[in-house]
Amino acid sequence: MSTNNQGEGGRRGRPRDAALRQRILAAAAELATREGVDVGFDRIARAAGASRTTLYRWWSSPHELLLDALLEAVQFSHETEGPGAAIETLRAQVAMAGRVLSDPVTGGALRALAAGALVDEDAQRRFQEHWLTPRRDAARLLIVQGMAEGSILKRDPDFVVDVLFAPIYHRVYFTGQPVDEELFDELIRLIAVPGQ
Amino acid sequence: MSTNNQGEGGRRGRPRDAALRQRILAAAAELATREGVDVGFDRIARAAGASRTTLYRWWSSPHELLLDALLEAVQFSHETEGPGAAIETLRAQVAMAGRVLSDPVTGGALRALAAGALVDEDAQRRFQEHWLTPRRDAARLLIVQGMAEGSILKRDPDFVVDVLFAPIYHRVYFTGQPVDEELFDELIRLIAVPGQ
Amino acid sequence: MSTNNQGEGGRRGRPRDAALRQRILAAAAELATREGVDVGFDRIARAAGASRTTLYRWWSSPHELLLDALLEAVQFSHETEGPGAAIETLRAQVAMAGRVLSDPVTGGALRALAAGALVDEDAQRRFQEHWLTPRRDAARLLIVQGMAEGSILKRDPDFVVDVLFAPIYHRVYFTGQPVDEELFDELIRLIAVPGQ
Amino acid sequence: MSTNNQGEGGRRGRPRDAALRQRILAAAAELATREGVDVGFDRIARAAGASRTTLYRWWSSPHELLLDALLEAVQFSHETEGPGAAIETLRAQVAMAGRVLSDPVTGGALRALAAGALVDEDAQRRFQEHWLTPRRDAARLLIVQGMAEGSILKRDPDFVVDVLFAPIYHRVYFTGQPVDEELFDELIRLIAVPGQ
DNA sequence: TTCTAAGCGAGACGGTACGTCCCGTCTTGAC
DNA sequence: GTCAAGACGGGACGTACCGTCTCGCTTAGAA
Repeated sequence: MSTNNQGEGGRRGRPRDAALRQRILAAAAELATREGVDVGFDRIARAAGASRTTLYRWWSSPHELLLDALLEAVQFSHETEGPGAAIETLRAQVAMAGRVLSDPVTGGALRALAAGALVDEDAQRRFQEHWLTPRRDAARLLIVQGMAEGSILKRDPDFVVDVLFAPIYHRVYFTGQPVDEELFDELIRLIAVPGQ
Repeated sequence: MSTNNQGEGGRRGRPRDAALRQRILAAAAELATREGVDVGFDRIARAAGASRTTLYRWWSSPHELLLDALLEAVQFSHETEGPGAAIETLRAQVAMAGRVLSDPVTGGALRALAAGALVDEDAQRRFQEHWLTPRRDAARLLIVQGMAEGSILKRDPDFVVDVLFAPIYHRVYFTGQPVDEELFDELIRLIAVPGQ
Repeated sequence: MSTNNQGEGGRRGRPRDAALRQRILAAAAELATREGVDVGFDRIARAAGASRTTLYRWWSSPHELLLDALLEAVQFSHETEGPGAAIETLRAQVAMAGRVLSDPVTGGALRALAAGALVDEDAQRRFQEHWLTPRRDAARLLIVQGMAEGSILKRDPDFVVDVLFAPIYHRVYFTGQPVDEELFDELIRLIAVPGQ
Repeated sequence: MSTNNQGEGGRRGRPRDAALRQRILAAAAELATREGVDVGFDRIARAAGASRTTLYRWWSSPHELLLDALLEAVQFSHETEGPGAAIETLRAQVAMAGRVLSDPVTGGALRALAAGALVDEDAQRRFQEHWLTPRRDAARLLIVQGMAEGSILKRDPDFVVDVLFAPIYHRVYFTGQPVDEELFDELIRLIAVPGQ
């Protein structure tokens, strides 16, 4: 991960080129979407007009780079307090997941990240830590809240998270079935307490 | 896919070496599990004591080879008639999926196949056609039957298939959570008509 | 060194491309002369229209390659019997050394080989073994013979070899002074028994 | 070459760090001897505890730096007047050359300088101008003097210089033969008028 | 038997990407 | 003005696979 140690005060050497960093992240996401999932430093560097050496200086693998790119692109809001009831905010999260996975820009990067996670153990750990876990945690909070409110079936919260999100990943990554509002509705309906 | 054109009768030249084919399939599955997902013809050939040329003659990519290896390893039974009710047979199918995904031998190959599907479009098509679709079809049949019997909630059958199987793939491929009998029970319970 | 194991009988795989080998050797010598001493596999491969991989298959360093190229270019004759007296044949050898060192084709390769020998210990050993020693041995033979005949001063033969050849290398490699017939005459005159 | 523009008086900015310069020169010579001939600014800087920028400020190549280092290390005495006859002083010069070339400290640097001269034209010019020519001039003076005295054979003085020094370089750089008092004696004996 | 088609191993070849190392230039802050 | 720190582009390195190709040997049914 690109450790951004420019924090406090006057660093000594030549300062890092921020614009270049942006160009690299953008090029990586763009390539993952357009050219396909198998992105290497070589092509990213060429596309960004940067030197391969520079990429190696800041990231130890294309997977790390793509993760950075994705995280900056989505600007995940950790707010879990929606205006309405817990189950409504939860539906919004589910829908957001579907949209990010389907989006031409973020979707390509995410698919590459998932493929990397399947291939490499470190990549899987990174993918979990920086992408999956934060989102699962946010969802779990709402689920527990919904259970307390009586609007969500009382099950293992982690299991409920799986039921809500796994089908979305599955459709986008493997079956190619539609990911639309109807799906989100059905998912929520499945874990909601009936007759509410 | 290994076009097995030995069908009818006396072909002219030297007959294909069946034992060799088995060694290759076994080596491929074994490598995918032990060495990791990124298997190439080179290493498979070396591990099987075969020549790279021979692999290229019969398969056009490691993905195809692995698919062959997997399909022969699992011997999928297309029987949908179980001894009991539809929902019981369905649970057996869900459990079987979980076991195949977790099994050290078949699990490795499957993970490699999934990774390939994420990377390459052709691979995704193959993976669907030969692995996912047959299993989804079998499950859908039982689901429709269960709905008619009144034991399964009336929803879009394809949606129910996703709910039952996607969490399993998700746990094995991404989150690493346990895939056990309890999970299978919860999955079935979620789509079963309550108070049955 | 390119081990040419095509000797006896029917080898199994695809046979080595002899023409390609020649193109590579020629390109290497040509580059060493024209572009300068610092030749790498990269540029040789490009110049020869070959793949870098192929060069690595046959030689483990540009130094080895250049040595091969040189040895095939000069076709050193190990004959020490000249038509005339020993000292005459010796003079011919001295002159030949001067010509090979000054020649635009062989000279470039030799300069590169010498530079390599100065930098790397293995290269120095190779350079001695395949270039210097054979030529020194041939000269020493004549020198001993000349001493017996009474035409050459009685000194340590190795010392005489140095005196005859070192000035030539020195002029070509370091001082840039002329290497001509006059020099050869003076060298021979210096080690000849006077009044002969 | 390190342009030493500290000559007269009050320069404006921070004065050059003389101790640092010494550390750099020492580190360069030491590295050339210990690590091998292929020395770059990078390693020299690290070894001297200096910044690469500083090296680039004062020298335009490692070759120049090494030349500086060598010239300061040997403190060549341009005195040609020895206590005895010309030929004795000449022998002392020959012996000195042998010692400098064999010395672990100066020898490494010299070998690197020679290698550089073989590779690069500018380096060769520098090597001649600052190393070879001054020494050759001093020797030539003595040789001419010796010829007038009748103690040295009447030949082209430059040729005699070659005969005296080239074998030494040749042995150290290429053949690895011993460079000892016996060799010096033989060299002098060869160009001396016999029966003196 | 001989002929001929196919299977198979061995290995050459061009090509692409990899991760590393060093180079030379540059931009900054501190002294 | 000197120096250290460090970013950056660039080039070559040696390695690992990839996909294609040209061979020779083997196996078997067909002529």
